[in-house]
Amino acid sequence: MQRDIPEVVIKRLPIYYRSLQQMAQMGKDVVSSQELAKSAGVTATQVRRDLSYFGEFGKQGKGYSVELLLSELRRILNLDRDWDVVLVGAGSLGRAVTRYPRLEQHGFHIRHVYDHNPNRINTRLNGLVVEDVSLMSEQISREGIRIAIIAVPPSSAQEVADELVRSGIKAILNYAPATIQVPDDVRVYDIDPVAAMQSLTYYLEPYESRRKRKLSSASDRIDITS
Amino acid sequence: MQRDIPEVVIKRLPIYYRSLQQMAQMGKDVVSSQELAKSAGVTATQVRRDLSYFGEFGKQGKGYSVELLLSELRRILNLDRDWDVVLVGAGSLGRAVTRYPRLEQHGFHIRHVYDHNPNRINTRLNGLVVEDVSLMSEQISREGIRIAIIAVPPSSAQEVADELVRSGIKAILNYAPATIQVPDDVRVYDIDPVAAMQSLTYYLEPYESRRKRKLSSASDRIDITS
DNA sequence: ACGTGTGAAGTCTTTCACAGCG
DNA sequence: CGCTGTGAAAGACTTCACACGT
Repeated sequence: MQRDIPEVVIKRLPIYYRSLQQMAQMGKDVVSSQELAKSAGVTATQVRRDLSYFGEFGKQGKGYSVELLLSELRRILNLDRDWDVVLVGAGSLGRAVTRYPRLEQHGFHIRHVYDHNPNRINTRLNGLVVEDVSLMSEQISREGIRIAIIAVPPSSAQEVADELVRSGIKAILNYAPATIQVPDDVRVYDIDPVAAMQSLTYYLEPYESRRKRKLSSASDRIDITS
Repeated sequence: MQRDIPEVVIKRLPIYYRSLQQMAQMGKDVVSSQELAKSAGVTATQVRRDLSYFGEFGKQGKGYSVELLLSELRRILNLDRDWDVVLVGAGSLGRAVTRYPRLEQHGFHIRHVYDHNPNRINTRLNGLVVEDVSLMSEQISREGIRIAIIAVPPSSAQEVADELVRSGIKAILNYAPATIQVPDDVRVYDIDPVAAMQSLTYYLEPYESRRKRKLSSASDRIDITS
């Protein structure tokens, strides 16, 4: 199995997978790179190039079999199996994660929820019991869990990450608004809604003129004062 | 003001901003590109290059003033002002968004929450009343709101996006696990935790040998059965 | 004809390496 | 001296354009 596929490609594959699942559900058998591209918001060449890193899955003049491509993407992304996950942090963010059903639906099973706060420990949470974070390391090692979700305040994110890494975690979904440092063999995916918003506002004009949406020359003579 | 700064640079600026805020809170006055890079998880050259798109903010031999850089980033990212936001979808995801205090703390005010489901309309939600989505378009236009958060099922994401765009929305934070098509002058930032997880599993070995973490020669003779 | 797979070209982004300033 | 800002080089990624198979 080849290494050194661009990371940006790996991030697009789940998007293709998502589009294909939707197509399969609508009964579509075959899809062209053009159609898949439109559905995934990229170019057709990009779809073909991305897939070509892994093999030749299409039929010339025809397109790609939706079922075949789904199965290849499952294999490439290691989605043929389910995955155990631990969640660190049972605050409002962590609780929201336990209530997000799509993770379970896609084979990501939250096996433990840890917190540090005695008021939260032993409370029930969507079928799970919040456990003391002091149990975390031993349980992760024993159960061979390799994926963690961090949902703690930024001030404790690094120490949590350190302990996760020591316990054998190799992939982290980080909701803490902080950059965490990990060894090269551990992957981190950061999700920070505030940072996302702040990159969006860059593209907005700073001052809006309220109640005055487009000042086209046609409306020059119209007074639009509220 | 210049256009055509790489998008990847724009996505890093909020991360620098976040690091700098933390430094300011710890009383740090001056920071080198090296230190900021470490804190943000990038290289020092990258920090300097990114900032150089916007001006010369550093002092040679010294570094960057934390306060100055924060203020420049606020200006660049249009964070000098607060922003009004609408949230579409009052399901569990939408409710989690209203309970996430960091948006408000960073000046993003959710002014309306819309839903389509009569059972949710008029319920209270963290100080907001869920409104009928049929009111959405008129309110967004009237109030000149330009940022929306989509938290609806994927099947309705596109039609919601279309209506948001017609109403004047220019930036969308999309939590729906679906790609939405918008005109060029509208920005979309997608957040899909399942897609994030699926890109992480690519890097994990597909089969784990439970209860046997590293088979180093040193521990060959030790029985590690629980 | 149609649509894939891919060399080659083009563009974008990162990194090197160092001049220059405080 | 230390650290910024930046040309130039390198590297990564995307797009063009078309040969080829069906």
